[in-house]
Amino acid sequence: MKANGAHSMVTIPIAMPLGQFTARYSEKGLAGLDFPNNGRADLPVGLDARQRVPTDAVSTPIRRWHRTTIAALKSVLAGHEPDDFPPLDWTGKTEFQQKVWRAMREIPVGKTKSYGEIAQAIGKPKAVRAVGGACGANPIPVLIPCHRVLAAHGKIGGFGGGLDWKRELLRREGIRL
DNA sequence: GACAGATGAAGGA
DNA sequence: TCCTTCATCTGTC
Repeated sequence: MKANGAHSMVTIPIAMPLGQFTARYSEKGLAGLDFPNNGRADLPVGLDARQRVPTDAVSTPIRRWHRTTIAALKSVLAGHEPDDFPPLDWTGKTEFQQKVWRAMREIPVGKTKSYGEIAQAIGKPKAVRAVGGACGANPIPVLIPCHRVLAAHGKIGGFGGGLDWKRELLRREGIRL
């Protein structure tokens, strides 16, 4: 029953102690993850223990992926490696970006790499700035650990979701700058 | 085609 | 140590 359009996207909130994340799913898998916008206090933070998943409106695989996503998110925020990942939908992304993101996913919890090291890992040691661009285009922060990518010499670099998030995520993984 | 960018290295103050 | 300049590559307009 794909009532609406060819690529209907399902958006489901995830209530965490840090705030409400938002997951987006396509028919192929997890397509996006948003940080809580804690700049605005008008959004009620869902601190109910239960996650509100509209089970009647979401297909079975998406419900399963969502469970996996929540578990993975909790793991990373607790500072350890997730047991499992949902399938990720990178439709519409370039080959280069997917290479960069795959390389980032191989950084273990608690370790960091520099933009230059990612560039080397994908065989393009000089494409360091392009790697930065791909990081910024990362639709699934936290699960694709762009926060573990620092500039050279341990400098913090940048972060799309705000540098505070980057520092917080690194702190939770036991990384000190 | 031109330009900007979540870089990196080098050189000068 | 900090700032500026420059090399280099990809994405976007």
